[in-house]
Amino acid sequence: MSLYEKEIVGWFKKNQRDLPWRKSDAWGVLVSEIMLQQTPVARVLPIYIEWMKRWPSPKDLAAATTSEIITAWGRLGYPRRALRLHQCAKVISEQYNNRLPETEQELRALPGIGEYTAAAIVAFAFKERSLVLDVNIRRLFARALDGLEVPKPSVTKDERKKRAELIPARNPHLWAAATMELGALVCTAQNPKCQICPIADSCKWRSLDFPKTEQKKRTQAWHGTDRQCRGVIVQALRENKVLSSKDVKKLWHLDSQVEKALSSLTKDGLITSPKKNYYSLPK
DNA sequence: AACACGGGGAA
DNA sequence: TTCCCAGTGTT
Repeated sequence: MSLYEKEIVGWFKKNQRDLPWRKSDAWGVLVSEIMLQQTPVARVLPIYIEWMKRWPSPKDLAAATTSEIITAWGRLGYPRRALRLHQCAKVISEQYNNRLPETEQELRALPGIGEYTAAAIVAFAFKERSLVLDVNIRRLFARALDGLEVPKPSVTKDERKKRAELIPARNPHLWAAATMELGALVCTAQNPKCQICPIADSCKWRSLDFPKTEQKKRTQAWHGTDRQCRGVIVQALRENKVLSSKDVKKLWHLDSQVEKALSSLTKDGLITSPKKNYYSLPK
């Protein structure tokens, strides 16, 4: 019996959220994972529902235009993820007969699928053993096992080894889902709910009286950033089929930053210039 | 290892 | 205002 398995999986079976991607097919799991990269569940939910209704399989999404996809993505943020999901759909429909590959190695080779997402798909879509380490799981074990408020900035070799040892032989996918859910709902970044935590009694961080970790983070500013500028332009193009260079510059106070954003958005494939000094979402 | 990449809601 | 969020790809 894996350490904590009974407590955490037991807790999960009683307290898990009813989320649509938990009863979808493998493609639905992949779509949800891409959307959930850096975007909270509450904001993904409505977009995900509509997305899967409109494009139920990789083949369906592959047939959509880039413009349709960026528009449907709405304000989930990081719209390059939408492009990668589109590319993913094309590869899966053309090279994998519209079915997801089932190995981490093949999944990792798909656009937008990194270490975390490949492991998550193996666990959640195929119910196989994999090492799922997202921010919630990493925080949960940093606290419970290491007595640290927050995990290291990036995953270490030692962390992979130690966390892999915890995965139970039986129902490893439940372990992944349960630890993630516990981290997301109970062992939260701020104000963890230790009163209802199934492993509070053995939590090292709690036994040490919650020592703070020195965080030398410098919050990335948002107002006035290149990202905000890009976001304003893409949103305007969702609402207007075409914009002139002059129109785009009305959206932002600094022309030089608009130039830079138009250049980077074009390079990313998020926008295109159908003719000189005009911009639109790509076909 | 560091950086770029969106956006909204909660504290 | 500050912090957070089911990370990935590039340099």
